[in-house]
Amino acid sequence: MQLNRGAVGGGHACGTPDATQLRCRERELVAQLHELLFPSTPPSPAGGGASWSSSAAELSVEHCGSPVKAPTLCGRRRGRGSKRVREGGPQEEQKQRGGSSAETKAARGRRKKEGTTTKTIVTTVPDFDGYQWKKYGQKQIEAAQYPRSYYRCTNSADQACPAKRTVQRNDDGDGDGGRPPKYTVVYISEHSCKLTEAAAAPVILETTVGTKAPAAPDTAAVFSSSSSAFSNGTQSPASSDGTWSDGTVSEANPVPRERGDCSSLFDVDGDYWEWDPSPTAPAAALLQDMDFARPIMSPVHIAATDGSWINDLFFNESPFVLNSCQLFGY
DNA sequence: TGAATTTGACCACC
DNA sequence: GGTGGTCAAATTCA
Repeated sequence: MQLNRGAVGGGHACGTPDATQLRCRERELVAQLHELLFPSTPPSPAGGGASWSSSAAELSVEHCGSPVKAPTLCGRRRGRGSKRVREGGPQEEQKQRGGSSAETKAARGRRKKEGTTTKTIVTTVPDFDGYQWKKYGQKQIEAAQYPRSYYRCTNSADQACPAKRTVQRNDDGDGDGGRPPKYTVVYISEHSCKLTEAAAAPVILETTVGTKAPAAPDTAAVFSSSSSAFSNGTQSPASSDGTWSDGTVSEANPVPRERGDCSSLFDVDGDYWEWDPSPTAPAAALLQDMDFARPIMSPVHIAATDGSWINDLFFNESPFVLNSCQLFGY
């Protein structure tokens, strides 16, 4: 899929009017809906968090084919980089890197995380969180089947944004057998950067929150939406393990359709947010505004963290086309 | 040619 | 000493 960021005032590039406008409107509404469902999504002091929803109207998505797919799917998978062979050996390498500097040494290695806030989520599409990230490392973690990828905010350099994240594929996410692989994403520190127009995050994108409803233990809800290339269409963090996280639901990757208990408490890093299945007034208005008679074109799905799909969402025609009313159990 | 990614080494913490 | 987080040169691609 190719995603074009619609310039503000430049109109959406969603295609032709009518159906296209509806589609754009739907994305907007989905973003607003997410805001309503996850009101406590912490906005950054500089307003970075607003990207979770407010920029939805600025979004412009061009389908790379029907249906909508995650941005990374359409981008060609890159295979950049390989370990260089240095003639001078490790010592020469360190010399060239300036590794002998005490200050430089102090800046390396494990850092204390005092005063930093962390949030942990589980998601099937770790790329879509509304921010742009630059990968700066990957590490094979002990006792983990898949390597962990390290990202920092792309504004870390020019705006000294402290936000970082690590993405690690869960061992239980097999990626086949009908279930997309899941990833544990740890967000470290809050964004202090101010998103530029060019870098403005489109819609949400992906948030997975576990539930602690006793009746449906170990479950998670996943809200995701197509958006611009947060990672500039770059490689999935899980690329090195030979997998591709896209949240795609297909015939080979079907979504079970049994109904589950969607009323639950959402858990983000131990903090549970209550989700009242009976919509609030704004939510009700939003729901009324949305045309749920038709499938929406944004990926919204609910999954269980134990690997099973517990929701009752229908991907009516194809991946990322679902009947959104089922999100609310109506 | 610049940007993004890879990847082994380095370093701090436990 | 083991492990995880970071650095930065090398590599690749648009």
